[in-house]
Amino acid sequence: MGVRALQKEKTRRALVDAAFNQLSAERSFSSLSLREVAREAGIAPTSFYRHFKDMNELGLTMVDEGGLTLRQMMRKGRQRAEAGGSVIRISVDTFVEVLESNPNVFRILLHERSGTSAAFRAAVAREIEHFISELSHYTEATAGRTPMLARVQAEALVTLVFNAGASALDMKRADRKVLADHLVLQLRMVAKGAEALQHKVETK
Amino acid sequence: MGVRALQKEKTRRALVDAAFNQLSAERSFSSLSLREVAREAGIAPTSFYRHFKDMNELGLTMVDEGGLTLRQMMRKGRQRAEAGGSVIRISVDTFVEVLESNPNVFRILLHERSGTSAAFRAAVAREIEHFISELSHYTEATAGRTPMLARVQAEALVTLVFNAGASALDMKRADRKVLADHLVLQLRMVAKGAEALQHKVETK
DNA sequence: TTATTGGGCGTACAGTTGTACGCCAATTTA
DNA sequence: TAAATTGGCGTACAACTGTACGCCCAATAA
Repeated sequence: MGVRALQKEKTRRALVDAAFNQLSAERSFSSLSLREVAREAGIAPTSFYRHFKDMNELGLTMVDEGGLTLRQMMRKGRQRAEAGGSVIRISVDTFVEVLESNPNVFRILLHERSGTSAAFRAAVAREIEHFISELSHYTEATAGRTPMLARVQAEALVTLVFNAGASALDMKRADRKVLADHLVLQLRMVAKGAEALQHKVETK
Repeated sequence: MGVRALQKEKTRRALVDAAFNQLSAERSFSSLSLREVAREAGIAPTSFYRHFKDMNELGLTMVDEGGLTLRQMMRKGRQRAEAGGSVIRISVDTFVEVLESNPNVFRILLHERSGTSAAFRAAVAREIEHFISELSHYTEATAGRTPMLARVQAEALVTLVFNAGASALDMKRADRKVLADHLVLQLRMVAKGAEALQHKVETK
């Protein structure tokens, strides 16, 4: 890759990173202005256009990138689980770790999931769909669940996890522990309940 | 009440209604400007201050009002359930009805729950807490659940319902039916699972 | 070597925002 | 009746926004 393309990539990264860094509990992506991001990245406002058509395009890039990051980390966690131990417990712990090390990645997904741009909502939905689908297959395979029940169960699990993540963002470490315990209980409820419903169908 | 106070109340309502009416899938409260709301309400921008300190105060009013509306409607639904039939099914149906007749009330709660203002998040959390608490007591009383388990269970139920509501906002009627069915299944899973967990504790 | 490309910049402009200030007129109070 | 209160308005201003346009110059292509 030429010197030129390399420098371009570097600036592009600076923009993405600048945007991520400006996110916080008090600052959502949609509240960032093009000029702010450019300023933080150390380039002129008009230079922004050399990399993205508009802020929307930047945001979608961030969602995709964030979703990928999240999935990679969760996959690593699942590998850890295969070494033995409760899948649920280990997955929750992994999730909490991810949350703590990448709060802003999680923020943009969380916020734009119910945001005002249809494109954003669709992008986040796609990322979440990845999670549901992976989990659904996993449950089908290991618990012998009906495809339909597996799907509904996976949706419930992912919903509960994401939602807990949202609450966790505002908390301190101690409260997060309690939350994690509650979450584990809730996930177990769903798992047990799904099992019960399955038996009911089978014996009918 | 004097003529004066009456007129004031009327304008105040006009402001709140104007704000609610401007909400949509593409427009969140935080994206509304004071001037827009004033324009829609038919008053001068500066007159806004005769009624609210700033947009934040308007928003909090809307959250409180919206939460109240929601709770009242759900309570009516629960009364309907007492006449017989599945509590879960009837509650879900009620919820869907509420959603369809007051989408914007639901929107502001949903969006500001993960919004950028701590005050808003707290206000929404308070409203949701009402739901959880009511439901938790209900489950304790009718299913004889442990307070702690009842609480965790209620949290899960409310989370699932709210989340389904969020997805439903974007859908057409037919898809909403499917969603409602899934939701009912998920709620049953949690109920069954909670029961199972309770027995486990009791027989130990 | 010369010509082309393209990332970055500065200037410029029109639009929108929140809000300070002062006035008016009608209701309310004294 | 006279005085005080108050909801509503218009004007004004500084801050900020997105983005069109044209220039520069270093990397690349011919």
